[in-house]
Amino acid sequence: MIPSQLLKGTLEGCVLAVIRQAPAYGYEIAQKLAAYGFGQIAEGTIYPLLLRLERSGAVRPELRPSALGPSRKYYALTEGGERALEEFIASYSELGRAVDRLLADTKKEEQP
Amino acid sequence: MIPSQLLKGTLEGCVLAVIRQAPAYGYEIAQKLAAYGFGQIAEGTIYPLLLRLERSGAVRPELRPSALGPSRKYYALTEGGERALEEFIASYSELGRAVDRLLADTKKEEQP
DNA sequence: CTGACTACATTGTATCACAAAGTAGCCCCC
DNA sequence: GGGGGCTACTTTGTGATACAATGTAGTCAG
Repeated sequence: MIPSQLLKGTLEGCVLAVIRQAPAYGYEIAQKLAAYGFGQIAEGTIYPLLLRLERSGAVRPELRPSALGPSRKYYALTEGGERALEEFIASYSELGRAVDRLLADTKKEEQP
Repeated sequence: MIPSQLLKGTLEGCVLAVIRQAPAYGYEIAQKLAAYGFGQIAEGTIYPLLLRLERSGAVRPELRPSALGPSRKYYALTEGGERALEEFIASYSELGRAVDRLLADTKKEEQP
């Protein structure tokens, strides 16, 4: 299990990445994230996040009726969303490199 | 610059890692993190974090006078802190693998 | 017509990074 | 000897965000 604090900030970029693969709706995004190994993301997390992305102009919603169940709200990435995704990837790898350097030094001290 | 939301949760584990290398005090930890590429961590971040770790039993404080400036509060890792660090490393790499899988799939769609 | 599954929305809560302000010791330099 | 600068810790308040809980509503199987 990944603690929720570690997901903070990461989740937003990952949702953008999923949407970039193909326009998707909330319920579907949560399932895809679970399949990628993020664990079961709560609905109370995914829908407010999508509304924030919509309000910030990173995604554009489009309602489509569903054959089974209620209508789905598909989200597509905008140009602003593309930029936000690129920035997320850059920040995340910068952080990853810093953590890797730190942990490499931390392990070395074990076996002198 | 790494956005502060991405640091959430990560910072706690990284502070444990720094302390594991050698007992350290707040001001020193912030400087080491900056050297590793985390950016300048605010004092309003580092000291409350250390107090939380102290209260949770992950670190043990020890006051030592300083030759230049006020006394320093050195923190050493406890057994509980070692376990917390191991759990952080496991969670962080689990998250990293999930993000890597997702981003790998996301890029592939670009060049069919 | 009851239950199960899909699908979206809203409200409230806990956690955490950070800014800001305060306190205090030591040093250098004019 | 007093002001400026650096070290060092503490406290208070704020904003962002993951999540639990709850509610609404559509479809379909039995």
